[in-house]
Amino acid sequence: MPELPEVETVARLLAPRAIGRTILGVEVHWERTLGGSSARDFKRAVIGAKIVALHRRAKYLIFDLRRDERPAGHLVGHLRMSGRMHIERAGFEPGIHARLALALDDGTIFHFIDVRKFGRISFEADLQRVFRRLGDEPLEKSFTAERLHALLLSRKRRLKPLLLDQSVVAGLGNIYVDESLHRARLHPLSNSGSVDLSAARRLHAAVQKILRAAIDGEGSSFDTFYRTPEGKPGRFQARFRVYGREGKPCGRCKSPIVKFTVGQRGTHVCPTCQPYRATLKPRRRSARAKARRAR
DNA sequence: ATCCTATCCTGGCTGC
DNA sequence: TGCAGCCAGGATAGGA
Repeated sequence: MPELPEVETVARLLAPRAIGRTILGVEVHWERTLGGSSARDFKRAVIGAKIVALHRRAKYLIFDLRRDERPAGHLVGHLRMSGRMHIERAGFEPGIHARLALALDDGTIFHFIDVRKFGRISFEADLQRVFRRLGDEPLEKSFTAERLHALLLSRKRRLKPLLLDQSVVAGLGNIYVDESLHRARLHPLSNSGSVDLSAARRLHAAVQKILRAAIDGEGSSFDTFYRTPEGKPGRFQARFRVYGREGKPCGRCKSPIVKFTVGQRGTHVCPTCQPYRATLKPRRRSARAKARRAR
């Protein structure tokens, strides 16, 4: 599923074809793609606007628009489970899952294709409306191990649901959380409030290393959904150590990977490398326990 | 504050 | 071969 590395890949590969283009026409095949606005309003907002920048925030793609050299809002895209974006020459056949097409001024056409119809491309005059709920970007300089540690301590939640919460850390999804927790040797059910600084450092390093490697590999494609704007699968799935590897040997210790559900998400764990302890930080021994030990 | 469930969707898979 | 039923999954809303 598209997470930060996949969205980053789409942004990078789409940018050279999108930036500088003016939108000349719009075809809406599935109106709900527009996230609530009508096709009529959407067309009015974007036709004649020029795409001047394309960037990523969390799992969102943002196309900055200008009209008469003045800022004119943004197209905000989210691929959710199965969305794809392509910019192709006229004549390209986008298939039955095409949801939205934008005709560009160089004769190419931007296609949004989405089997499961959860993806969205909306027009937003103000980005704050969408972005105010988003937490830290995990690859930004300001996202340090100490910062992550503070975030973990500020909540009392299980590690995995916390890392999936976009208002805490923005951009991680099911795959990269499972891979990161495994690399950091942390159990997804561990209490976030009990993670000590050294564990937070391991997790921080794991998240950044895995995200960077996945961006290098142009994302992960383990099913038919995610493809780059060039139509190619990603390559990082070859380096999964736990995700989708139930019953197969752990990449580190060869124990069979176990799958179970956490917060309604399929969750993959090496029971040897990621032992479950409800509390990670050793509890201060009570005076009574100390006395017992001393005897 | 946190957790849990339902919702949105479809294609692919399982089992009969 | 066909068909019913279940499942995956990101984000969000609402209830416990």
